[in-house]
Parts: sequence; structure tokens; C-alpha cells
Amino acid sequence: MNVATEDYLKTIFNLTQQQDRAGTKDIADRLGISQASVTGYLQKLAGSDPPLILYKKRDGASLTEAGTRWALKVIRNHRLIETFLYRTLGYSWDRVHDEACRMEHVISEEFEARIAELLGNPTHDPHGDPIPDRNLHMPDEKALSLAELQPGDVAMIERVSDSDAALLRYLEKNRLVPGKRLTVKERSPFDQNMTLRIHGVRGKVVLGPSVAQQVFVEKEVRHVHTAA
Amino acid sequence: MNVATEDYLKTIFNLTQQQDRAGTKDIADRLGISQASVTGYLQKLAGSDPPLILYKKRDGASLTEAGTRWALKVIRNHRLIETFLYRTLGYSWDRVHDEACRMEHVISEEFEARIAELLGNPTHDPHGDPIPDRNLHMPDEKALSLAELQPGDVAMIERVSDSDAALLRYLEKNRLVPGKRLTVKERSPFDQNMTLRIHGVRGKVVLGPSVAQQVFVEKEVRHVHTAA
DNA sequence: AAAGGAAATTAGGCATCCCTAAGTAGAAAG
DNA sequence: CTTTCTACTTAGGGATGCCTAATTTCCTTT
Ligand SMILES: [Mn+2]
Ligand SMILES: [Mn+2]
Ligand SMILES: [Mn+2]
Ligand SMILES: [Mn+2]
Repeated sequence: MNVATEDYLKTIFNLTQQQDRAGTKDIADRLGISQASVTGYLQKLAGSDPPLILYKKRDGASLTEAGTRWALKVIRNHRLIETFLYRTLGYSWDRVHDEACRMEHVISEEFEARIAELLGNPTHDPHGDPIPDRNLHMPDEKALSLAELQPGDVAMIERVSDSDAALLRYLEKNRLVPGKRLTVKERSPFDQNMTLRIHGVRGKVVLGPSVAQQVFVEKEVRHVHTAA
Repeated sequence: MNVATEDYLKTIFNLTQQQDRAGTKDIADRLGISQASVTGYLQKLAGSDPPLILYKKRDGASLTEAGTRWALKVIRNHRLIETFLYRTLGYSWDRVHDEACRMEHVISEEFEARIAELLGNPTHDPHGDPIPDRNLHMPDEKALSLAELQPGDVAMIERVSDSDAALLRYLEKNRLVPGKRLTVKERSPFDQNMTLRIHGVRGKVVLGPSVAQQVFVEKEVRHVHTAA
């Protein structure tokens, strides 16, 4: 229906995956607009019928049932489009986000259904983010960041943050893509740099904490060798 | 860049294919907005830098060089998207227009280039309209309407008007699609109804003039049998 | 308890793109 | 030549979604 509303809902959804409420400043930062504009728009979204968000002055916003449904619809569009651009049109994974962020607001349900079909109803986008299904169900995204691992940990890359194109190019160059397994070799106590071995790839990779925080993993349970 | 501007330019382009200037009322009718709004917007388009249209009070609008280029870009997007929806996603030809009219404003040049490539640089959209090439060259659309044919004429359907979905469904049901050859059998002098035989299809089709006017053909030169 | 600072809000305003109502210009008809 | 009709323009205004500047609230620090 409406580009601004959809981008607000999507942003609030993403923010409330980690915290329980989305603050005015965080929303403003993500959307690249002023805090004052956000305040005004939040009031509007809370006052619409049906209300799309719960909003208490000075306490941020969270989505209502209606808002969540709408957000998931946009997120499904976004991630399906990204997958389509990547797989069918041959886009590189750092170029799909902006295109999807514009297209997600204009495609019809027919378009959505047809690309989902064409792609075989994919469950994850190129960055590893889960795609809500037709009924808008989406598995919980576990949020264990690579930065939280310790030396000796083995993990599989699940997904990476997709908003910074330069970061995506950097990650791809270093083979830090969803599906790859890795072992944490070292962790510097001073700058928090991590040294990794990526399985099936020669050499080691050293990552600063700002990068490691943007990569999310599933940790493998290590075999425990206790002396019997 | 801008949805409103692009739809105005596209509309003016289409109108000036037949007349030399696009009138305020015609533009208003096509865009479904008031004449007053059109007047205001035409003034803006004429005053922009560079000017996108030539506009003289009470004398309608025509595109400048810059305006033509922009219009052709949007038309290329539109027709490529229609072709893509039709061929790759399996849309029916009466459903591609609205989707394309929304998407045409948001896709990047990369998207345009990639679907053109995927489709093998098509020269015509599903309705038979020519697609401007990469350099925005487009062959002249000849505008001989089926309604202008006489009994005995043989012609090939080149293109059909694509703005009315119900008409498109009707045409398809009667096999009046680009590429088909037909012979005009009769023409009623009272209501201008035409009776056609479509080659390779059983039976005859009777078309009223309002339908026949929306179908454009290339007439075949008939063999002339002169007594020597 | 007071000061400082970050986050949020209010106030006022601007650009865009549309509207209705009222008036004007020009062409066609009488 | 005058009336009438149509197309067109002007005037005035509304919704949307953003802005900056100023103020308020609340939390942290001292
Ligand atoms: Mn978006
Ligand atoms: Mn993504
Ligand atoms: Mn359009
Ligand atoms: Mn078409």
C-alpha cells in the first residue's frame, strides 16, 4: 500500500527481534531520517485503524498483530526478491538489497506467488535470512554472533547482516558465507580480533569485532572427552 | 527518479505518436486525474532544468529531447518487464500491464540490463509493442488499425492496445493476437461490424468498430491481376 | 541534590501532488 | 456577430512525509 509505512513496520520488526521495543532514535538511524519525523509517524501508525503499532510516549514502539502481519508480508517480499535477483538474474549478493527494498513495495501477490514458485519456495535468502512462508510463519532467527565465540569453538555460518554492501563484498572475498563451517583459533584480549580457519579454505582470516558482530552462526556441540 | 513525472512523460509520448501535441484533457483522462492538476504539472515539467516538455498555454505539450529520452527509458522498462512477466513468470497477457506500470519506476539499470539479457533482447512485448533498444532506438509503430481495412484485405496482426484487461481477454479468446494472419470477409455499412477469418483458426469472428480500432495490423500487398 | 547529556517530543514550516470551484479563451454553431 | 460549448487555466486548499529549532524528559554522573 504505502512505502513509508512498510519501511517503518519492517524496521520496527527487525529492531524488536533483539530488544523488546524499538526506540525513536534507532528507527531514525535505520531509515536515515530525523527523530522528529519518526515521532510524528509513530503517532500516526499507533492511531491508524487498526493500530499497526503500540506506542507509548518516550517508550518506543512495538508491532501489533496487524502490524506484524504486514511487516512479515513486506519481509517475505524483500527476501523472495533478493533470492530471485541473486539466483535467477545473477546479481551479486551485495547488490540485491537496495533493489529489493524498492521493489518490495510495488509487487502484487501474484508476483510474490510466482517467484516463490519459480524458486521452489526457498526458505532462506542469499544472506541466510529466513523467508516467511505463504502463511507468514518464520522460524526464529537465533542470534548468536560470531563475536561471541571462544577459541576452539566450531560453528556454521547461518546468516550475515545484509545492509552494508561493502561489508558483504569483504565477507564474500573471505569466504564468510552462509553454510561454511569454521573453527575459532584465537581471540586477542586487547582488540577482540578473532582468528578463524574456514573449513575447506586455505589460510586463516582475522576479523575485527565490528565485522564479527555482523556474522551469525550456529555453534556445534563439541565432543566432551572426560576421563572416565 | 519520480513516479509522477515518468507517468506524465510516458503518457505524453504515447499521445504524441498520433497527434503532434498532447492536450491537457487527454493527459488528464489517461492518468485519471483532474485537468487542473495536469496544467500545474505541465508548467512544472516545462520549467524544470533541463525542460522535459515544450508547453505553450492552451496549446498542449510535446516532449523535448531530454523528455523523449526519459520517456523511452520508462517505456523500455515497461515493455521489458511485461515481456519478462509473460514469458518467465507465466503471467497472462491481460495482467502484465498494471504490474509493469508500478515496477517500471523502481527498477535499476542493472535490473533492466539483466532481464533484457535473460530474455535475449526481445524487440516486442506481449502485445506486439516494440521495445526501445539499449540506446533507446525504437522502430516507428505503424498505426494502421484493423478498422481501416476493407473486405478482401489480408493482414497480419502487429499489436493490440494493452491498457484494457477485459479487451485483452476478449481478443485472446478470439485468437486475435500478434502474429496471426487474417482476411477481412465483410464489413457492415451500418454498424461498421467486421467479419474476419483468422488463418489457421476455424470459424469466423465478428468485431465491432470499438474493438477493431484497438487492433493494429500490417496489410499485405495483394497480387494485382490486370488483364494484359 | 545538582548538573550534564542523550533521547524524545512539540512547534512551525516546506515540497510534492493532488483536489474543487470559478473564470477565461477559442472554436463551432446558430 | 453572438451564443454556446469545450478545453484550459487560475485560485485556493488539503494530505503526506519530511525538515530544523526549541523544549522536555529521564537517566547517569558527580
Ligand atoms: Mn523498502
Ligand atoms: Mn537479505
Ligand atoms: Mn507507471
Ligand atoms: Mn504492452
